[in-house]
Amino acid sequence: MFKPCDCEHCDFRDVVFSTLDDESIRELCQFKEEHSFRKGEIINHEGEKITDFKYLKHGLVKLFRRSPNGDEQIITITRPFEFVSNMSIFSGDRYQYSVAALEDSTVCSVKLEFIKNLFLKNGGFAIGLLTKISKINDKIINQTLDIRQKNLIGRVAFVLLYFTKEIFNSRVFDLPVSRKEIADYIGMSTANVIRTMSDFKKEGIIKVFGKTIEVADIEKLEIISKRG
Amino acid sequence: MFKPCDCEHCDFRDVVFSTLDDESIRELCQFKEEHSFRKGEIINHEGEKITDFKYLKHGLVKLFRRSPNGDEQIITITRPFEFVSNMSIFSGDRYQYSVAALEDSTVCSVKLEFIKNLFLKNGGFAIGLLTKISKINDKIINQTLDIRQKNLIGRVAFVLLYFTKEIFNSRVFDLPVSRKEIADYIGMSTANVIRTMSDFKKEGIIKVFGKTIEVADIEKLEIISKRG
DNA sequence: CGCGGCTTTGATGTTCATCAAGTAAAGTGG
DNA sequence: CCACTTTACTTGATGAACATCAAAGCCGCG
Repeated sequence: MFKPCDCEHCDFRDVVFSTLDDESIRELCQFKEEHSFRKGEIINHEGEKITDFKYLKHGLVKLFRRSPNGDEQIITITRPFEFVSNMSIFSGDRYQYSVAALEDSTVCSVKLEFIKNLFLKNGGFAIGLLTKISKINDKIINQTLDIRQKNLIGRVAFVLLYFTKEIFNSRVFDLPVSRKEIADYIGMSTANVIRTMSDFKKEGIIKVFGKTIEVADIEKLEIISKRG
Repeated sequence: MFKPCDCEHCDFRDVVFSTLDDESIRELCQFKEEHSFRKGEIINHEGEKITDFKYLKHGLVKLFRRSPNGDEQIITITRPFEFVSNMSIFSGDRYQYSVAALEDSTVCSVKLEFIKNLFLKNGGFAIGLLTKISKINDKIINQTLDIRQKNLIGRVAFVLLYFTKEIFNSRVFDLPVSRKEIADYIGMSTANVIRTMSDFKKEGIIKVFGKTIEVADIEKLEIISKRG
């Protein structure tokens, strides 16, 4: 699973490693591993011991946990650069949440110890990483609160807009999740998610071809999401 | 609003400043200010510019935001040492959330620049603070997900248990929030929060004397909260 | 080609918000 | 300190929103 050392030109360098000089980057490169995950595979498992600092280089993942009742709750769905490892890496020694690949993904991982040593040597790096993690957390909390305050159709509209604008940046896309996963994301029943999407389809707001979705009337979707 | 310099023996020192030597602590002490807030006063206001790193030394606060529709959403209610400033201080230059005192509270504040300089000088401090912030965020996210997955009576039971166990550590306490605030916290209507509490009262699970609550049957409350 | 999982739709009942109207409590100004 | 005003609390009745259940269609995969 190793790859030639190309960290110096990695896109991720600008995201959290911008304060590292070339020497540190080369050192990082020796310690890092790159792993590929197929769609559906688990990247981190809730409860497992944390040994590495991981970041998504390519792909799409969902962050989720199992609720006390055993059903899945999706915390967020995210692309590279928005997602730095699993937040819980600094709060305890075990993962609080699971991460799974929704599309084929590649993940870079570095021993957590190495990152902590960088902290000691390079305060600028520490500030950068703290900023990044804070932003991600704020985004998750805001998203959760936004969803909570909407009704069913508002929530479905929100998810469709999220895929359109944040994830795919396109009005046509292949849904990377099942209907049930959407339900787990927005805290609704699967049947009602499907029903609402059928309604949107009947009203001409979206077009559905199997897993492929086309957002036909994005303005109306925005209105529904806001008013929801 | 200044106080004599006693930072060396402050309880908070163990929480995030444990890695600072006495000299840094004395320096911190010169820069810090201590402010008192009466019950009901706003400590931080959503949207305001962030200049200070603040931590709650004494009291009880709520962290909240105004939803797009204008109604209040309470993110969490917390005591000192669990709450380090407002999380958003590192993610942007303006507060994402407001903080208000639920009881008379005292807050210490230090210029954010001073903290950032400490980061550069002291990596251990950086790790410590990052750990603390991560834990707080994880707690908030977990709490939010826990609440989401419960029904009305489960949520009310959860809040009562939260006050009993986490906030007051006592089965008898004065509710520091209005019924409406509980509703804003758990995402329910005020009328139904009141109704549910009346039901608990009728069933002998709690006793209510004005603002004072006594949890009479904590086991039953636990069961309701879990099953909810 | 048949089995199992995901999806769809309808029917039904529960849960919960909303509205309304009344009561208690807490400020407020004279 | 009392009358007045306002805000918080309470309860019931009603309807809307949503979950659940059930049955059937679809699709991929062995």
